[in-house]
Amino acid sequence: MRVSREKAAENRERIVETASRMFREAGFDGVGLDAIMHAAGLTHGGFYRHFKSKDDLAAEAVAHALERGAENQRRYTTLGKAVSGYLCEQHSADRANGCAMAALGADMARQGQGVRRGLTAHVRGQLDRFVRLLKHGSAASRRKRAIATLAGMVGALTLARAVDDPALSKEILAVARKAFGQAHGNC
Amino acid sequence: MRVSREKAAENRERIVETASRMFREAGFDGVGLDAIMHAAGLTHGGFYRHFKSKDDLAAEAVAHALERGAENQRRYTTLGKAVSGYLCEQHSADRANGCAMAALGADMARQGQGVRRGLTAHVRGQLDRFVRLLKHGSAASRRKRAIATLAGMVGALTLARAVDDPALSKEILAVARKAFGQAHGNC
DNA sequence: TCGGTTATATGACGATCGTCATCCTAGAAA
DNA sequence: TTTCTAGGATGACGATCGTCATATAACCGA
Repeated sequence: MRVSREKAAENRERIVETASRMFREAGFDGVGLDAIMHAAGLTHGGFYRHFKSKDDLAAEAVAHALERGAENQRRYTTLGKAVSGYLCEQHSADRANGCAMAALGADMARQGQGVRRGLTAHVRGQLDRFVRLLKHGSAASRRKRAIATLAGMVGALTLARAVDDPALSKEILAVARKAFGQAHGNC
Repeated sequence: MRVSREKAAENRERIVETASRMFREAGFDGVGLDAIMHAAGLTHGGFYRHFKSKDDLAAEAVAHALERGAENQRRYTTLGKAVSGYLCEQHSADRANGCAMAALGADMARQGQGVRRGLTAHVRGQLDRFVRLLKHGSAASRRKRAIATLAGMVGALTLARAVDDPALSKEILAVARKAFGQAHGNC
């Protein structure tokens, strides 16, 4: 049955948002289109009226997740707060609503052009933002520290989530919070 | 047709090694058992004489890959060399034969107990090794730097692989090489 | 109001997935 | 040598995958 134009746009948006969460939770290959559509309150049939393919949806879902992550980051006024907010245990526990780089990291490199382009733009944006938040040093020095900080954040969150022992996971988060939020922010 | 006991053990080992490469290349869900068995020169039927399930093979394959990575790391006599060897472009380009943490990072957190236990033990071993390679500072300080270094390495390699632009990828590797191989090693 | 358009539902397709039953065969044990 | 056993090949199972054809129904423009 057909729905109104705005309802259709709303449905499409809900599909993207649902897919964005489910991809982060289960990986690109870990969830099927019917599960996504069903979770969005629809059946699988109407999918191809909205998207060209699963890859197409993946690209939109990743872009959506990354944009949400960027919005979240913009709330922080210092690099230290940004790092602390990123490397908290709540973020580590909630993979589905957190950073897509940490949730899908290695999977991204295997995805199509659409997904990877979106990620690349987001990385550039995050680096630029970190450079702006850094106070001291030359532009080149600040960019280097921005790259090291971003790499440390993604790596620490990935390791903290992958590790089986909660104590080690917490230790990684706490140490990285200090190392990348303070040391790099000041020196 | 049946084969000798040693031939069977050799076949089993080849399955693990092949799976270890293919999992790193395509992800746990990106490759099927028949493709693995075929790549190992066998048919898919004999699989369950060797392994209880795909998860079981995944745990062995990850353990094998991590052990290979640890062997590789042991060749380096300083932390700086270890970091440089890890964050080189050759390693970044050869996902199938490289570090399993960077190749399967986010996927690990979604896997069963067998996979995650092996990873946790490997992380512990790598941290201990880094602590040993660090010369200055207290034991607590060295452990903190070891954690930050490992996180930076994994994050940088993950980002360098995921990013679509070769120039940005190279920049991430080069900057992280210096940041985590020199600054942390000395201060 | 009426006809064209379009979002969704239903259902099916070929392919592939993990798993298993069965048979064959040859090594290992007697 | 004979018997037992186990590794591998063959083939099939139910489920699920991405994709698409078709039908339905209601919004939208005329």
